[in-house]
Amino acid sequence: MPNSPVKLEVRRSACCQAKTNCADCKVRLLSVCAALESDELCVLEALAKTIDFEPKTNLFMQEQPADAVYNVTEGMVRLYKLLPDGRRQIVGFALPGDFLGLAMDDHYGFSADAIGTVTACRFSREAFSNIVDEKPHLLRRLHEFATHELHLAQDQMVMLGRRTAEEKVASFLIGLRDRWARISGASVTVSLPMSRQDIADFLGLTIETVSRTLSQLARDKAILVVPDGVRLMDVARMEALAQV
Amino acid sequence: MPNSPVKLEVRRSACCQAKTNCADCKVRLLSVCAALESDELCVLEALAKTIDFEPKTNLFMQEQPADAVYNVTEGMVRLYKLLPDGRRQIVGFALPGDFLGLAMDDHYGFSADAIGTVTACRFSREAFSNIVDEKPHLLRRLHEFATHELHLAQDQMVMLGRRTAEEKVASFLIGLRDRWARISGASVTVSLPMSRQDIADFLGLTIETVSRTLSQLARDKAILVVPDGVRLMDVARMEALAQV
DNA sequence: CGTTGAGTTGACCATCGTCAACAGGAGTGG
DNA sequence: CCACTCCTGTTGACGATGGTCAACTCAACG
Repeated sequence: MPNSPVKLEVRRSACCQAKTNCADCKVRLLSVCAALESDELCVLEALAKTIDFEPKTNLFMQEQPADAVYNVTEGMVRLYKLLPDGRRQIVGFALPGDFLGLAMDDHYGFSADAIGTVTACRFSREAFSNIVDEKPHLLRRLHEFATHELHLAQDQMVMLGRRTAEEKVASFLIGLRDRWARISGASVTVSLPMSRQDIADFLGLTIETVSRTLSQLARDKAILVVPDGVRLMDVARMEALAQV
Repeated sequence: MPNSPVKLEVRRSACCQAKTNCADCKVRLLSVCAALESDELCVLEALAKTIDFEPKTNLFMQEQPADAVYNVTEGMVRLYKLLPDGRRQIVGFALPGDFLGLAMDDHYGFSADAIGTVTACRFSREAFSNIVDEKPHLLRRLHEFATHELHLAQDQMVMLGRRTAEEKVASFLIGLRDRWARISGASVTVSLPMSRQDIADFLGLTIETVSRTLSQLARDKAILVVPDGVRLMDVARMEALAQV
């Protein structure tokens, strides 16, 4: 069941490196940085470089030496692993506040692409590692994040292994709604900046099945497909299908 | 010098809390405890209780208050999540050296059952948490473990989402062979103490498909099904199917 | 306007699930 | 020792879910 091989545009981002201002950071309290006092924040701030990534550009590739970690502040990043024959599994979507650099040792364990325009704080791995050694509470925060990721990963296993296409799609939409809620407040409209192919590769389905399932849910008046997203019409029905 | 495996197999009855002797622990260097110096080990040793679990007994249940963490020293534990309607997804098998207590906050994120007889070191969560607060390098070690778990979880997502039944089974066998190798040395015979149902629930398949796939691999002379395990006959073929 | 790429829909099909029968081993009791 | 049940695992027949292939629409863009 080979999936359409992913063609990887290796566009270099126009690395605009602005002065970072953590105090004004919109996602600070959601991110790993929440562990830090304001004086410590200055230390981190000195190490951070704010980088904008253009849509469809690559942050890093699986198997590359992991020389940097990132804290996403704006936009959405797809994280994925490729099989030798081109089949792709998206292991997660990173949203503002998410930290990239947990599931890696010397080399990145997955690839990461900006979906739309993405802004992220970049830290050299070495510098970040040093500061973590000096601040146990930052390490603790990092560990909390890793633990949370592990939770999500295990929920995703249940999703991939034991749920039907309809349940997968509903669960995906509800899950994304809840994650957006933490960032920009509750809403019945779920923004879907990623392509159908991305959704399919996240849910272990094909693009056709995702499309058909969304159409069916729309026909059943459970959702309304709108440009770049869906509006949840029958929230109870969708939550029942998603039943975590 | 570190590895003088003690051959004394002492079978204790269920819930018999014996004196723990970390210095002799067969899996110490594989486990989180490897982070500790011998004097620190004594502190941990005082907190640990060695517990034996009879086959098919439960270590803890999903949603229960997480009042203890465990370090498996012998046997195999299945970790699983249940959906309300009874569908089950096994999120992992814990082997000697594995630590249970990463993917949890106040409540366990999954259930855990002993498959055969299991021996584990039990720590009260509070006491363990306190010692972690005092020993940053133990926290680091814990974080390394979490990171490793996350890696495995992401590989499992690729497995569940993008591999065929044959690839899943081959990958499972090769993966288990490699994990056993760390513990008891390399071998072409892979011990399978878990049931077919467990394998199915780990791979997102049914018991029938697992059975059929094993039979087919045996017919192809890639494996030989033996009591409580399989012998890998065509290792190259199996590794090709498993292609990580 | 033609081209391209994303998304939708339909027809068909294969992989894997469902249902059912059967085999073999362990335990029990006569 | 056999008869019986129970349990796990295997195998076969059949079917459904979701994949494959292809045609089509539509918007963006030259």
